[in-house]
Amino acid sequence: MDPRQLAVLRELGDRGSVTAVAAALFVTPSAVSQQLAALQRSTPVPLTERRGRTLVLTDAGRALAAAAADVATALARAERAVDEHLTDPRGTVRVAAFHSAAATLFPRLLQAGGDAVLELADQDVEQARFPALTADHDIVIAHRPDHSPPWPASTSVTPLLHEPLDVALPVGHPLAARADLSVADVADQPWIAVQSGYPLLGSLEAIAAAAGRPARIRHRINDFTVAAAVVAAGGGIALMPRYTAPVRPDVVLRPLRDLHVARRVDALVRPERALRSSVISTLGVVRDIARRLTDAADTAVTA
Amino acid sequence: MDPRQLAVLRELGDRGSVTAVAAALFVTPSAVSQQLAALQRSTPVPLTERRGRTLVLTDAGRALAAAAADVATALARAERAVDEHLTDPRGTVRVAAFHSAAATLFPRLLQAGGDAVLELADQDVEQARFPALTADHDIVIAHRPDHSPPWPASTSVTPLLHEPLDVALPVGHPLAARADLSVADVADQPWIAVQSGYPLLGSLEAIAAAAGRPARIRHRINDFTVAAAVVAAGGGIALMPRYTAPVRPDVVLRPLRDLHVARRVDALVRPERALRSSVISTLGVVRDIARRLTDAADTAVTA
DNA sequence: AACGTCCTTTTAGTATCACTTCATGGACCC
DNA sequence: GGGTCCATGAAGTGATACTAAAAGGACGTT
Repeated sequence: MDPRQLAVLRELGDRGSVTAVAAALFVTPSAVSQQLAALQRSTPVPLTERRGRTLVLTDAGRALAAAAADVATALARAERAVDEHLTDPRGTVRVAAFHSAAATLFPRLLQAGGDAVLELADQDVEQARFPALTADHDIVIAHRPDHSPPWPASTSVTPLLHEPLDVALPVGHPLAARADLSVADVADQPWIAVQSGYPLLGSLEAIAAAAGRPARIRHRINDFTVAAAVVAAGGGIALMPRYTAPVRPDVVLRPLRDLHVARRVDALVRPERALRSSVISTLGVVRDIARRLTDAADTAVTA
Repeated sequence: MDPRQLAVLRELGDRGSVTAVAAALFVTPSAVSQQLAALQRSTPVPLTERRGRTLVLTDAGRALAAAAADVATALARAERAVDEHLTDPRGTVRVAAFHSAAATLFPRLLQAGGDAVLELADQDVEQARFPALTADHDIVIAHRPDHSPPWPASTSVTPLLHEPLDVALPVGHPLAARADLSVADVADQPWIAVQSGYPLLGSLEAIAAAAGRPARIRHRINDFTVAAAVVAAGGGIALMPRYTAPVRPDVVLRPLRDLHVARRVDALVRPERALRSSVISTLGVVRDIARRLTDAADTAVTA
């Protein structure tokens, strides 16, 4: 069953003559006649009959023409299917974020609502593997240290946070009494670092480089909540992001005075996914949440 | 939007690789790849993406594939549309009959029921125009005198009645006292005939030919009910069909002894219409009604 | 690290098919 | 009985979907 032949048949039902159909479809009457003949070849009963000098549909022809209308509408819907997928504000948006960002952003994202249906996932992976996550998630919230190689050009990047990394100390620690710290202060401290390949490691290496000697890495803990607990227990000091670190009464953050260490938190989206309006709006919500997060923290510091 | 391309896309969603799709559709992977490329050309967003060494659908591709399923079902329905039209027992059947047959058959046909939806119409036309009525009616109940040219071969003919034509006389008429009549008895009577071209005229001409002299035609009345009333009023005698003539207490029918005049009542159906099961079953009902009509009349005569 | 396998894509060539043009055959109207 | 309109057939042309063959990547193995 060829949709074009069906369309010709339907048109014949509406217009009542081969010539009129030909005019409507911008072809010659001969073409229409041949299409009808081809359609007839695949049908055991006559679909058309001559009425005077014009050609009209038989009952069977009308039955088939009615089915042809359904075919045409289904095709039209297919034509629009991609566009509707792009513009549907209630579409499903899959968001992935590394642990600490997930802990901070996901609750606020769910509260902010929006029309999109959200599928959230936490994904803590090595820095190089963040872009690959965009295969399975519409929005990937990733992080990397300042001065590390930028995300590949194949992904669309939306900056969310530019977050200083402070030194986390237990409240009783001698350095905790100071307002800020220098590289020399922390260079020889026992450190709690992250697993090899994970983003914050680069920042710690920058500190070691500035100090001129390797850092004394005691533990390797990726999860900030766990790391903070180990800091509180006196297991060492650690780098922690200023805005998204877990808040504990027995751990304080102190900025580094003489070395700029910070990380960037970005939303990675494949360019084609960024065409979906539900993705765009969700991305906007995430960006707003991040902005408020920065503002609130800066206000608190200033106050 | 080409349904074949859509089918390939859908198949890719189900099977997950170009090679599998090619195997399912009995073509080479190259053909599949080219069809997908062609479909992609008409779409602004990627429909497929490489996952490892196979090709999978993107979200947009899945959206389009879902629409493609609807297209496929619509096409399948179109494929079956004609067949369903043929086999639907509840289809509409349009029946036309000349006046006297309509008066006799239509009430019985409606009572007999059947699943078909009936559209009844009375059509009294000249003999030659009965076949043309099959253009507008599925079943045309027509009549013609014996020995008249048969119906054209393009129509399928179902004999319903072979009905003798008797002479209708008013009860007080001298000839009404006899059990049967001869041509000589009636040749010189004043006749009530039908309009020129209508079937029963041929039978009256046969009587005139047998008598060797033209009939004395006083009136020309097509409707038997009207003709019977005129006979009763003494306006003349008339030929009337034995089974379907209107019954009046003041009119009697007497057979002709020495000349066989009769008419055939047939159901005319176009061969392609005779494929519809609703038409077939209705035709069967009509034939049964006609058979019972003949049996009942013959029994009454014998008794 | 190199190789082989599997999958996809590209290129070139071929066959099919829908179209146009031109010509023919009915049907209707004066 | 021409003249007109309509539908259809034959021949030729262009687009296109296919196959075959080769090339390019990704993965697993040795």
